[in-house]
Amino acid sequence: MFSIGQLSKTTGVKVPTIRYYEEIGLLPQPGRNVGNQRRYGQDGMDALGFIKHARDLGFSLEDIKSLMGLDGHLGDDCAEADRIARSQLANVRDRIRKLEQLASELERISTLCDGGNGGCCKVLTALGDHSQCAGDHG
Amino acid sequence: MFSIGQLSKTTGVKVPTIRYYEEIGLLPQPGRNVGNQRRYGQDGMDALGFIKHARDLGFSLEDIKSLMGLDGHLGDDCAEADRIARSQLANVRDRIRKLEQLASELERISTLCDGGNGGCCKVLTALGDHSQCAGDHG
DNA sequence: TCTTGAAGCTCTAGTGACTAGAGCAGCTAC
DNA sequence: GTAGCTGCTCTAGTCACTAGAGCTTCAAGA
Repeated sequence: MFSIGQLSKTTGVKVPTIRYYEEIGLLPQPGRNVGNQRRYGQDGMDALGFIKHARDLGFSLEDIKSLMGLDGHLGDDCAEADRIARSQLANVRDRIRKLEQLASELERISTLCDGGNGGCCKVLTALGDHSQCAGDHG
Repeated sequence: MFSIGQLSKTTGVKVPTIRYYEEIGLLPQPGRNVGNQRRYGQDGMDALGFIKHARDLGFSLEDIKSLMGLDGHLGDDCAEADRIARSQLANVRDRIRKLEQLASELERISTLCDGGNGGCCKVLTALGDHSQCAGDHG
């Protein structure tokens, strides 16, 4: 049996966050001891580990809810889990593409100024004027 | 003189968002006509264009507030504007690096499943177990 | 047994950057 | 005049937490 603090330390998820996950129905309500403190078993630990890992991979809590719902009848809805994972991958790839455009734009803007104070400020001008941009960010 | 709707159409910023920017003091309060409707001049249009472009480039409203404050004494604080732009660039590069790790991890997970329903579901298993991961995402 | 301090509890409210909706008033074109 | 679009203010909701108040419980040491 683990306390919420032990769970937190082991998984790296903060205590208020664990309580929040419980509140929104993502984590099942654990049992309580006589003093009304939460006591978790290995299943609680595993569930939180799953959530943590999926969050680190960028899945939304909504996605994770679907994935965990599926977990009850594993293998059955493998197609659905796969679909969610693939859509998340597409999502990540899209974000990378957009961020790369941003980076090159910011790079261009940054090179306009040498950081001196000689009244150069093309940085601000460039920020104000999209028409100077090469790409189609945003 | 532009109405809020015209401003919105021209800049691509939604009407409630424009009002929100005004509320938090990012956009100066425009004049009103007799019917209490907002009326903007070219300066309002330019300011909103600046905000839109900077938002598209991923700057926070807090950053934009600093940049616009600087705009009053342009050239003077070029170093500060440059600093903010460069820090934003570093930020974006860092996000790209992290997302690339995520993508490769998701790719690995996705290949575990062919999308069939033959009880394979290694996708869910992989999501639950960080130790299977190659990289150090998150 | 008592005390101390860490850890736990519930509840409310705040974050950033909007978004949605209610219930009105004004504006424009026919 | 009237229809319907646009505008107004205000409140509340979104996501994924985070912070704080004010209390109780637990574990370890004296």
